[in-house]
Amino acid sequence: MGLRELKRERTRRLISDKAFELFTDHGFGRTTVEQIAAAAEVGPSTLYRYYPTKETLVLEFVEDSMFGALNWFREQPAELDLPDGLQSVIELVLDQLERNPDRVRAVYELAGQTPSVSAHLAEVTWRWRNELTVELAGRLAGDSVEFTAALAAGAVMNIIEVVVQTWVDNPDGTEVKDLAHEAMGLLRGGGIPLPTVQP
Amino acid sequence: MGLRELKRERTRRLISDKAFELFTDHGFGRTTVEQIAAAAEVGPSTLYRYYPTKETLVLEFVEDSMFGALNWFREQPAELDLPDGLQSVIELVLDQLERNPDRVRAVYELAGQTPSVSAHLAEVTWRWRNELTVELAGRLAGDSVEFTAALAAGAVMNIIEVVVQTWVDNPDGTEVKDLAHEAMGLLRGGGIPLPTVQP
DNA sequence: AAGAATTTGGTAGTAACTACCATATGACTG
DNA sequence: CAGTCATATGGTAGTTACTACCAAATTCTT
Repeated sequence: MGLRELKRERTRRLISDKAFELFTDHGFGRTTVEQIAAAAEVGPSTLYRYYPTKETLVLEFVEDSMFGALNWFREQPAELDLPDGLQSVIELVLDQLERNPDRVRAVYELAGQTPSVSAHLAEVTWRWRNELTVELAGRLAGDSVEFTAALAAGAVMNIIEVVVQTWVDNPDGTEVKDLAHEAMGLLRGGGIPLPTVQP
Repeated sequence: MGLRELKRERTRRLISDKAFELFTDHGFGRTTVEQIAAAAEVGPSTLYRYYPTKETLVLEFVEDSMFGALNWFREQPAELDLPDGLQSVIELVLDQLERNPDRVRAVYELAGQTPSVSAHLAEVTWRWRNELTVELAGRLAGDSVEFTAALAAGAVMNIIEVVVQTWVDNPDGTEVKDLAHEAMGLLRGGGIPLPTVQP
């Protein structure tokens, strides 16, 4: 790897880290892009080359985790058993997110406080689900392939979101693995049941 | 109703209509707020009092449709059968959206072209699902109520999104009612099944 | 070491949005 | 009906995210 790529990765990381520092200290809205650039000792112009919007600064890690798993799925052979494959996708995303729990918590913290952040977070998951739908549809046969694929992709997305949300909301609660296992059991058992138990 | 409220509703509608006209004609990004204000013959300052962001101009109708159904659900008695209630919620949202098919199509058109619109659309559905989760959790008993409620709310949201998406994507395809019926059958039959049919 | 390719930082400009104030308009009271 | 109060409007000034563009600096190639 040349010096060029090395420096690129270094400044990219530097910008991202400084941004998170400022965001968590003073809030997303009260931090300007110029302040981030100054803290990372680069020009605002350079910052924008790495991160086209302020929100991408927050969401890079989550986006990478999710699309990394999606790309793995894309590379699997066509004969892959779909339930197995989708289960692996869920596990991959969660594993990836667990590599940096503080960052994930910080992202959800910021999303809870700032509408534009939660909007972009929602957009990332929305885009991810759409791309998973396309990939799934390509691996299916039969009638109304798009429809079925969209429902399944939505179910997968749903499980990931609920597990992450539960995990983030109570830090000392159940382990992610257990939550994922429970949700996955429901998924493989035929889907997500409607609740019938009422007080 | 006094003259004041009447005028308020009238200008609100005027602004919204002019905005949609400009958005569909020239695109979301190529329309400025000042142009919309000028077309509606109000000051930009007034426009911002009705619509805090440019995106709310696009999403008002969808948001109202969705949260209208949610509010109906909130007003139901505690003894309401949940599967029935959730099915009604889905039907209500779809009925409401079908009252203005052109607008719905336009919204999804704009969302497809403009990231910030799709982000805010995703945020609306995300917030809706969260609030449905809270309402559902309050009506459930047993263990891990939050978890179950979140999964169920996600499943409901998922069905709505897939039906609307399918409806928007192929204008001359199946009727919304039929799509909803099919999806609802899956939901009531135990959930959303993972696809197993492969080529 | 010279030249090519890429990265950087700065400048100028656009447009969304906020805070604030003076004016106008509909609503209520004697 | 006149006067007053509450609310809606429009304008001004300013902040900030983001874009387009160019000259200088840095890295890569030969």
